[in-house]
Amino acid sequence: MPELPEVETVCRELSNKITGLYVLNVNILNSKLRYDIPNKIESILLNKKIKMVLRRGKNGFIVLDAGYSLHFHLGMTGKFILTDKKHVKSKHDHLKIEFNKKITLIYNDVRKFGYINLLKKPLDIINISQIGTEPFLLNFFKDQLFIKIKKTQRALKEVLLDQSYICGIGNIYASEILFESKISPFKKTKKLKVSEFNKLIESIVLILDLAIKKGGSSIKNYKKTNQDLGYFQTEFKVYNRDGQFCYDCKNLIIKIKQAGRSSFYCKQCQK
DNA sequence: TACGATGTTATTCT
DNA sequence: GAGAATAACATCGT
Repeated sequence: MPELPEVETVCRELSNKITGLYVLNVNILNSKLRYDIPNKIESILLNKKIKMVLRRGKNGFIVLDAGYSLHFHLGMTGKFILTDKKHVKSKHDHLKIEFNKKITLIYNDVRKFGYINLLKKPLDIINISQIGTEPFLLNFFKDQLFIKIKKTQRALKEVLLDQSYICGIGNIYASEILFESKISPFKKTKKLKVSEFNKLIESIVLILDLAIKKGGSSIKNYKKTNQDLGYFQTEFKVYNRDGQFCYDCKNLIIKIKQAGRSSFYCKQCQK
């Protein structure tokens, strides 16, 4: 479920509900994720206060006292569940943190591609793995990004998925953004005109912003009911719509493979 | 029943 | 070094 808008939604909700709380109990239920959950968090987090929750790209950070942060990535299927009732353990639970005010936080991850790690210094947040520009700061870093994408031979769709250029865009929103900007997923970034590049940046901000507004509700819903509703899917214009009519030109949406991943686009609208 | 596909990304290859 | 393929895992649809 998680691209930037979903991670943002999760972080906002966590921020609203656990900021200011104290950790009373930590239980690693299944440490096996992309990286093992470090055992020491069971003792280190005890009695620490949650100061804030931040997002960078698709990464989240639960910031605690004494410079510690829990860095999490949701992978493909990672979910947080917040409850004020007794939690009934379910199949793919990995971590349980109990706070004061009877609040319990569970991390659940079916495919185990996500991870939870402990950072010891605040600055570690900034230094995570050569991460690229935040989409909502693109207007400030446009010029350097333009120079950077001129240096690669790769197709735009692949570059959008590469977190070291721009962070936070995943496979669904990449297709949506390309449709919005009317650029073909095959277009080499090297050949992008300034006008196309500007339109692309505009579309990135527009789509992600809209998704945060729309996506939030479905995820909240999910958390309360604990049923997997997935994305707010009704808004997609091309993703998963192969064989259906383009909303703009009525031609058929096509599905193709790029770098092992599906791309959806309209051949007529996107050049 | 079996196989391919699924929102991600680190690692291994050419 | 760049770019492409692969692997990690569980579930669902064809």
